[in-house]
Amino acid sequence: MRNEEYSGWEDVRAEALRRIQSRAWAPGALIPSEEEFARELSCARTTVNRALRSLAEEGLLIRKRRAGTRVAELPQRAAKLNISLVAEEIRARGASPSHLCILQDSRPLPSHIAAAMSLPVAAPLIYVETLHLADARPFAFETRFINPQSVPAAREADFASVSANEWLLRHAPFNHGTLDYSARPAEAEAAEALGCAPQTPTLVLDRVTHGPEAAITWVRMAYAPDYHLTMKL
Amino acid sequence: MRNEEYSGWEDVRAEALRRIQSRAWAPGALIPSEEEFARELSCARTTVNRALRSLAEEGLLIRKRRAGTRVAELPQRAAKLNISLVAEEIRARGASPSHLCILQDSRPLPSHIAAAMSLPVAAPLIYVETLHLADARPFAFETRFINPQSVPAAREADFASVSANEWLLRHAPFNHGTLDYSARPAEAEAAEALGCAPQTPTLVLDRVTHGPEAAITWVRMAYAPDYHLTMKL
DNA sequence: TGAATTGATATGTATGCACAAATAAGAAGT
DNA sequence: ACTTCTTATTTGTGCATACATATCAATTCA
Repeated sequence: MRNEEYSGWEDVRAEALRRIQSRAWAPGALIPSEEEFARELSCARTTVNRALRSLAEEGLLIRKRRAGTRVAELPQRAAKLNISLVAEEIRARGASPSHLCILQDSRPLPSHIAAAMSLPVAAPLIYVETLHLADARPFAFETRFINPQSVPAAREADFASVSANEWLLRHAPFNHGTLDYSARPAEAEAAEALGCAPQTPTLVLDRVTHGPEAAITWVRMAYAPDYHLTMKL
Repeated sequence: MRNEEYSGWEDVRAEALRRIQSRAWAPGALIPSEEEFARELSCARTTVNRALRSLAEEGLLIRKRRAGTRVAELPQRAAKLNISLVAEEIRARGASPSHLCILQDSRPLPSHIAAAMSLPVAAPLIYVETLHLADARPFAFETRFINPQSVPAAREADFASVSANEWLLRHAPFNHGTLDYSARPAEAEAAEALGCAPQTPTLVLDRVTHGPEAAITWVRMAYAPDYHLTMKL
């Protein structure tokens, strides 16, 4: 360990970050090559590589073979959104989660949802309505279609004890999916469940998740009017 | 290269992912140690480490020293949200971005915003109202406070040509910040700018960004009623 | 019995080396 | 001028090795 200060890749990363934020390395400018920087900090090139790769993954650096590494002109940092489980989200807010399975049956798919799921309208899907509560206060009203072709076991599932949300994550983890947030006036059913006036603006999340072959589920979460979706940047 | 199939860490990663998704490695179960797995695939432990680390970063694996690596019980994948620049967002939707700087002055900070920015109410901040357009149609109405303490150059800036959004990203990149989405009835001014009826539900984003010392800016974006925030999962 | 120590084990990381891959820039040929 | 080929440079990755670090588990000691 020749240099006490830059022994690990996280130290190298921190030093590079310092130079970026202090503008010692200007936006758009070429920074020293891995080899040079390694020599300067008396560490191995591998270590520098690890550090710079980490910064590149966060969008602060742009790296190209032969062309070198540049500081991103418009450092855009991505916010991470992790809301796969409503119950977790409620717990994270310091409240105690619970849910009521209001209704569970089987019905044909409305055409606009069929399109979102890339499924034919023909076969009926499992339909579930759930009210999520935080400390016994309405938190979100969930309407969901489940494709039994993708998850046969869902026919026999009982979503009163375990929410459909969690049940599906455990039994049919998805490969990919899409999220869609919008602001919409509360529909009659949702308004009643959430205890607010109809037409009250609510934040609505539509989520479709897909398994290896076909869509697993479509879900719409209508959040209570005071809901805020917050993220760190 | 003894084994054609598992030469690189991405191949190792793919194989591990296959075993997770096929449930050959059950949720919650311990998977082989790096050494074992490396032996099985005839590659170096470093390579396996790289692959498994990548899966762990995505939340599919839980790794602990001495305790080994387990498949996450509830594989939760995070959606990435990248909306630092309105203009980019509009372009990504296939439209042509433009903006109108409606008003630019200096005024005292409302107390609830002061709280969000962790600033005293006393000193007046720069205030800017902007309408963002996509193909000449209203896209979002922006109200913004800028802290001249953090960005002195903002006093002389002209936000008619370059939007405050982009100007700030170029001149005062932030260290961290918070995002807050909610659904709110359109306020009179926003409704007029967006060309919709007052009280129409709109998706509203409140964003605070901080520099190394103090807050840089607070901005509220009220999106047009047909706006959808979409992400991949 | 219970707390502290010790050892074993899996992951985390640093290093030197080699080679692969991408590509910018220059050289050569038309 | 224009295309094609070559070369050099930079990042990307693999491997063997060594040691660091966290932590589970057994053992020792009070």
